[in-house]
Amino acid sequence: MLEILRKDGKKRVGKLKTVHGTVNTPFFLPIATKGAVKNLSPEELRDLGAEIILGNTYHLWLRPGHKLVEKAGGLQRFMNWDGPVLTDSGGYQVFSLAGNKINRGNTGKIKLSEEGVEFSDPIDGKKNFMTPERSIEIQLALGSDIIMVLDECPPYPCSREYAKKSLERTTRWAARCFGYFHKKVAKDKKKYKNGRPLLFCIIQGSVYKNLRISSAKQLLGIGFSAQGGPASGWDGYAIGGVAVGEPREKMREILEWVLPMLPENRPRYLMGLGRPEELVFAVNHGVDMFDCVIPTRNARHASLFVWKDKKKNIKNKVFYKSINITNEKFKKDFSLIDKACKCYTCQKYTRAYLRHLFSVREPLAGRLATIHNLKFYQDLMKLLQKIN
RNA sequence: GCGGCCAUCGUUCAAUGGUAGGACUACGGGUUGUGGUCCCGUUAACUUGGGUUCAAUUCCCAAUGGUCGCC
Repeated sequence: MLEILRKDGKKRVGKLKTVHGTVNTPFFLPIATKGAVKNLSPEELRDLGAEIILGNTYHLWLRPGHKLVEKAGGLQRFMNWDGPVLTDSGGYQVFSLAGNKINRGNTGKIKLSEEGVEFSDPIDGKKNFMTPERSIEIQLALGSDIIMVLDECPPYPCSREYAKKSLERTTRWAARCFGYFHKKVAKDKKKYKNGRPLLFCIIQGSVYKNLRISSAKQLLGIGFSAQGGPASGWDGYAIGGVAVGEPREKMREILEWVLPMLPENRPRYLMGLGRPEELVFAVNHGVDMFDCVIPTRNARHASLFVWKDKKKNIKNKVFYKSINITNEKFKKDFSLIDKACKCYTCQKYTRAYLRHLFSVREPLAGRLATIHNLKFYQDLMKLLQKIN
């Protein structure tokens, strides 16, 4: 349940309660695929203002294994993160390991069937079979606070026929996840006596209006028709299958089609997004949660977000720019990265020094850049949590 | 001193009697539910002087520089 504190048009500001703590919405999840945000310690993440992070079911299942993480006391204790964790179901890997253009050069093979999906481990080539039930089982073992259903994220472009077939299977998988999740949670009353994890479904349907609407309708039907248990619908609704290469205008349309259909008091999660201006747009249309590799990956590749002015006025059409710190023009630039930023990097290090670190490939480069970019995103979310 | 081998982007290594290619560097761009320090693009070279040939970076001679061996 999302506690909505204030509203401004479609925009909502509130709090989301999870087993490992309450999170202010709207929020951004830094990505810790394999149990670590690349380059950062959990303490540093906390200092940047992060309240919740994302881990990945598929990766943690393969290494070190969900049983081991469970034995360690859950992912939070294993990695020394004392806040909530959302786990992605492994559904995205159906897409990202299939050799599409977003993930170039990947030679991984997958086999999709009604039962589930077969992946080959990109490291040792071993075959692994993921099903909706297994995904839930793994996420429960990991100690996840927010569990995602296994879905298929179809590529773009995608025919209407395939998108329909795919979304319908995603719906059937969601129903299986729902049933299995509530059965397991009901069974282990002791473990969940202080609250259970949240379970989110994922709306698909590619760029087709009637398919998106039908996906949402089908999923809205599942929660309430399930038998027994404490079920009362989904704990949250995710919009998946966006930012996979479709025209930018489409993402906006999809939000406009789907968001009005969703219950007010449940969080909405736009998966995999996005650029700063996309987050602003989506929050203003009623989205509460985001995750994206952009701030962390771009940081490792020397691309930094810089506020346009000290006031950080996100109402401005262009409120930031992104700079490539390896550009020659920064060679003798002894100014700080971003005067408007209060992060550790921006307090202490010059552009010229950071450029140097990147050009000689010192690991500190990626660290300092990651600290800054994540701080930029967290500051952006803080601004979005304000209502004037 | 004598003999052999070599000389090509900034570096390193190819190929070729007719438009000289890669890797690294440099420069610029990209990255949207993360395997990856990743991906894409641009700039950039035939040591010099003769000779053979329609045409030489390529074949021949010499110079210069380098390298290996011998004295």
